[in-house]
Amino acid sequence: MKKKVTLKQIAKELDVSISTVSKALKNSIEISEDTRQKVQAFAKLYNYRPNNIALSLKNRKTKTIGVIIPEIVHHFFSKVISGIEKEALNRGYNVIVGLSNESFSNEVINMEMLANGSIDGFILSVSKETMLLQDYHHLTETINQGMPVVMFDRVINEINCDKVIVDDFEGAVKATNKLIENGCKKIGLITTKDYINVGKLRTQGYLKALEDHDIFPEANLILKVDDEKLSEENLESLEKEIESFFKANKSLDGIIAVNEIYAITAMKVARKLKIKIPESLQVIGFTDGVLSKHAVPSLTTVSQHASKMGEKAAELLINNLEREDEEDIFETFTIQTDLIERESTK
Amino acid sequence: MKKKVTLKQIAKELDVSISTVSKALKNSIEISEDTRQKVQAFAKLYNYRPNNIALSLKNRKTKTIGVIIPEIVHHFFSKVISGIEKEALNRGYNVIVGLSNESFSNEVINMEMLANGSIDGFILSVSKETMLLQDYHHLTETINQGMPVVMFDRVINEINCDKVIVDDFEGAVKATNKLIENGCKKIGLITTKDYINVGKLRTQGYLKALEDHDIFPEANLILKVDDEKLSEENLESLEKEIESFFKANKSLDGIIAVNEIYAITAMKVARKLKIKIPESLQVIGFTDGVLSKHAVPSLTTVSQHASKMGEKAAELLINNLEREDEEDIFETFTIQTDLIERESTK
DNA sequence: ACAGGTTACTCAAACGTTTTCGTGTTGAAA
DNA sequence: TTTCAACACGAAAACGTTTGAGTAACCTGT
Repeated sequence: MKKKVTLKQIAKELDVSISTVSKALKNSIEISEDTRQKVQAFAKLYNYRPNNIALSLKNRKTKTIGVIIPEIVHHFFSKVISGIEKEALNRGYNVIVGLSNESFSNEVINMEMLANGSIDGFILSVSKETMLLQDYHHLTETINQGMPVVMFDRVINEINCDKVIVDDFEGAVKATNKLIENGCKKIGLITTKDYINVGKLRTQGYLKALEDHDIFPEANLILKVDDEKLSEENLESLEKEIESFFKANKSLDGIIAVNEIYAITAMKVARKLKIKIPESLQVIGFTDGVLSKHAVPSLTTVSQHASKMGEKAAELLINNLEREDEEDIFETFTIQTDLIERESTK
Repeated sequence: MKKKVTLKQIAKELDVSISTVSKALKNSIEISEDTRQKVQAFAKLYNYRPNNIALSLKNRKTKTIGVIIPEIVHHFFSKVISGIEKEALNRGYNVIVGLSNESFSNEVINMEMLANGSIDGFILSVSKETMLLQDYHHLTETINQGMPVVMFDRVINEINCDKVIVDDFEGAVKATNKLIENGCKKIGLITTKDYINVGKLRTQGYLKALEDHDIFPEANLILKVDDEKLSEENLESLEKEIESFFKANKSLDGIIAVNEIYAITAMKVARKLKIKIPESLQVIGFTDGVLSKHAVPSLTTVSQHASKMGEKAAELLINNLEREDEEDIFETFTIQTDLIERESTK
């Protein structure tokens, strides 16, 4: 077992100073051809690699970015991470991941663990609990300490930083328009409670599209599901809720669901109630994940280009980190959505 | 914007030495009550936190573990990561993630980026390309340098390190037994090409179960699909392949599929061919992901407890890191599978 | 009054780098 | 022979922390 070799060891071995070794390895002209070759040969032989930690300490930068997300077992977030990773790798950065599990305190702990030198900047999407509590001290403090932060998807307007968001509003407009064009008269919306702003935006988009087509929105066509129903355990109660929603609104001929699970579940309930998709009910979901692709019928969905979001977020962060001038001009980048048409619409 | 404060700054401000500040903060008895309070108050006021990088350099440990996986947009792997994260957080470690995207060179690059001091140890699942090339120099070198490595799922027997594997063989046996018990006479297997050892093991388990029940295995009941067919683009050709497989074997009444996608696709094809599930065809998949849960009918599946795998891998690694004696006694931990029965079997 | 013991500090080294500044040795020009 | 640049290298500081060793100042007992 040969341990990592350091400059000091090389220096000792070759009977020169540490500085000479360092310079020789960097091909400095200060060092004679002879010595340079000797050092480089030795370094190669012993597979010398500079110690990242020492470099980080010296340069006061770690070339590492911290990513805090609510959950990783989730198509959208894992896709975002893969986008971040891609851009990071390209630009020589590492990615360190923290999971909040939708918990405020976990988010704070994770940020504190990383904020003390381990990383150069954050990319994050806040937890639901944070949005509920509206306690953003960990964010403002981090930013105040001069650490760049990029928020994505679940962003907080009051916080002054770069942001990457999905055009949820426009996505919902597109989806709703599509259903209207396809002849739907009674379009239902299955959404979450209002405190999640993506849900809110999608609801607004839905309403806007209806309005544009002079369709009067009906409150009972909007089903607001507690988003705990997203979890696996509550699948049945979600089904029940959607089932009674369908039964209460027999004339429904279109459904916009703000996420994949709601959409898939709606289709499942429809099948149970012998409602034909897309003939008598057309369904559009959000988040183009595996479920949408493999469902039967496959689900028409609003794609959020999660990977691109990640790339963009990383790009913004790294640009910020490598910018010479310290001007803080924050940018909010909006990722456009695409409607991916599949079998659940005509 | 108040920058991070250091010991040096506190020392200067309070006109004491750096060591005094350091000791005062650690409640050393060497420091008088007075000074201690003064320092602690000041530190609290300025929200002093020791710099992790400096600590890492000093202690020669980073309290960070590196995880290299082939892909993150994948239920199994993201679940493993969440398990790793959980255990890591518990024990005060951070997790840094590298993606190989199934590419050998990416795997090597990622490992080299991290192996130079950034992390204390690796948890990894090798890429398909690495398995094909059988080039493990990056692994042996890392291990030889004294960096602990834990492999999971896609492990390499020749490499001497801790391992966490799924009992794929037994899982396949269980699944096949289940189908046999349920009355299936002609059980087909949809698997990958042999070089992926998990696929191989599952195939062996399938064969073993048949043998145990004196059922003669038929080569034409085993469909070996190129695993490129797993990707989204090749979904159609996967469907075609399975369709002709079904047509060629009309008497099939049970299917074991080595992953979710194959299983779901098989069900889709069956539906198309008007084969009733589970009445005339029973299907069991592997990997208990979202698709299995939300499919219609929902899929009976062999759960691999990915999260537990991650936890165990992290546990092994951290135990190894924190072990005093340097004895290398490597352990291979096998995670038992569970058959989760849903609607696709009787 | 003084050795010996506390007490409350400070110093300095160490972790592994990079980089600025200094310096001794050449060789050549004056 | 003196002077001075060019060359090749070394010393030291710095990044932020911890910690063992060193040291003043004071106190206590005889």
